[in-house]
Amino acid sequence: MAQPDESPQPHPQPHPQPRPLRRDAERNRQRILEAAAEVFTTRGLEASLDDVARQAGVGVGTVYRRFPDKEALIEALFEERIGAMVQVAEEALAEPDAWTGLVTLLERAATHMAGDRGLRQTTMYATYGQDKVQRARDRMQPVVTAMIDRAQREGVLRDDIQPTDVPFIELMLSAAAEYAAHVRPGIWRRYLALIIDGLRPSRDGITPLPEPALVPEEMMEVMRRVPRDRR
Amino acid sequence: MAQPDESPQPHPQPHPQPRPLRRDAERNRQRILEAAAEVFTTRGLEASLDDVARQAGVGVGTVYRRFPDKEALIEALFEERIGAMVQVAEEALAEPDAWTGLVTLLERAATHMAGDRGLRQTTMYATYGQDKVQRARDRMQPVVTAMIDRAQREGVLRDDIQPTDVPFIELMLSAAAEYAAHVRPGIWRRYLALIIDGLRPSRDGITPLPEPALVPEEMMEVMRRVPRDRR
DNA sequence: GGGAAACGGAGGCGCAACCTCCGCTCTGCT
DNA sequence: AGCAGAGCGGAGGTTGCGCCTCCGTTTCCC
Repeated sequence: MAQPDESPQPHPQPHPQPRPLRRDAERNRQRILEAAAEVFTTRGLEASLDDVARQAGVGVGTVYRRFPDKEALIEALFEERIGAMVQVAEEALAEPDAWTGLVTLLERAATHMAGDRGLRQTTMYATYGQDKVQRARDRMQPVVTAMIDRAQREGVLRDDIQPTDVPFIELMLSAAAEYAAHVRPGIWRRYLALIIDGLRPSRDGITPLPEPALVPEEMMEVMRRVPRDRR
Repeated sequence: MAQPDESPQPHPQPHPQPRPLRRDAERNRQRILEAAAEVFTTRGLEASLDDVARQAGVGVGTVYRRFPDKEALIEALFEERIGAMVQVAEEALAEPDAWTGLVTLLERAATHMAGDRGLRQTTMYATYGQDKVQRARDRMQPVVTAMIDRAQREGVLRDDIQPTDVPFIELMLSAAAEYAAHVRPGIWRRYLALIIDGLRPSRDGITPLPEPALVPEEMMEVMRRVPRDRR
């Protein structure tokens, strides 16, 4: 019996293995990704693909030949970055000291978010790439919960903090970062320090948190809403 | 000599005293203002005047007959509310206890801002009504500065807080409020409480604020920038 | 009753984003 | 070297939206 099928495509696959691009096409694809990174990071997802094309030095047609639509390009770009956020959380959990781990998590997550308007939009609002973002959140949540539990068990974090407080803190810091981006992009560190001091466990003069945290289902509901633009 | 001029308009005035409107016109003017309040408060300044007209139950033409353009309507609406913010600050300064006064200021300002998307946009970004907003800020600033100085002199507020921190705190709380508006509009109180605990004067374990506050000139510069829409 | 004031909303204008199309260019295989 | 066809650019079609105007009709008030 001769091997019946040694051709490069034994079975029709779900992703039919795209044949390699011609060299110029591949070069342009890279340029487009770099340009999109630049544009979406600094100006947010509401930037147009015409902007991306201009930044890349190619025609719009070339962008659309490579990425069927805007969403595909955005997913290609941010998948990796969202993964990086999850990794940050996992590394923070590996930190032996609970308090240090938590602070590291908040600080490093904010570092990613503060400089990247597109990432803020993809993670905080379910506008593009819902599936992948959702999967990332599903991996994130237990890690954050574990971090908080551990810190509270060790008595270094106030008792009334909940996992859903973390995205809110990141949101607030992002808002500050975005607001001052063109004057003092690092200002969020100031407010992170303030918040961190507020996270310390109870002592004299502490204000009990007057409003319960969102439960995870509420958090889902919040994120489902679109902000004001796109889709 | 008969009095040369007893007519209702002795001199051409800067505001030439608009003659009273016909009854139906006045009624519609009120409806428009109410509708605009509703629409701009909940959906923000990017709502269209067509939306306002629909909400008011009048034609767009009627809106434009009464208010020369969108900016005029917005100014008419928010002048009073911006004034209310200044008044909040002044009342807080009148409070005998420095710490209570500061907390009251933060809490009441956030109460105004959190429920009012249009007010957030007018105060935080110089998109509409720049003059009036600027004047309000000029009145606000010394009051806030006085509040902070007093609290620090009395030793109830950490030393490294600056006047420009107040708008940033309000911005962050507003971001949280807007984000969760449709699920838990009051969630900002939770994060205000957290921040307030972080404002307490130094003690063990406090993180020195790692980044200096913006100086007032930087704050001006920040507010001059437009966010992403309108103008 | 009549003249002025006010009304409504269709539609002009301008803009901006997404995406398509087609005549030309470039690559890489033979 | 030549050629088939993959790839390219970017003008422009399409859509959608917001601001604002215009004018035939309605309402008010004297």
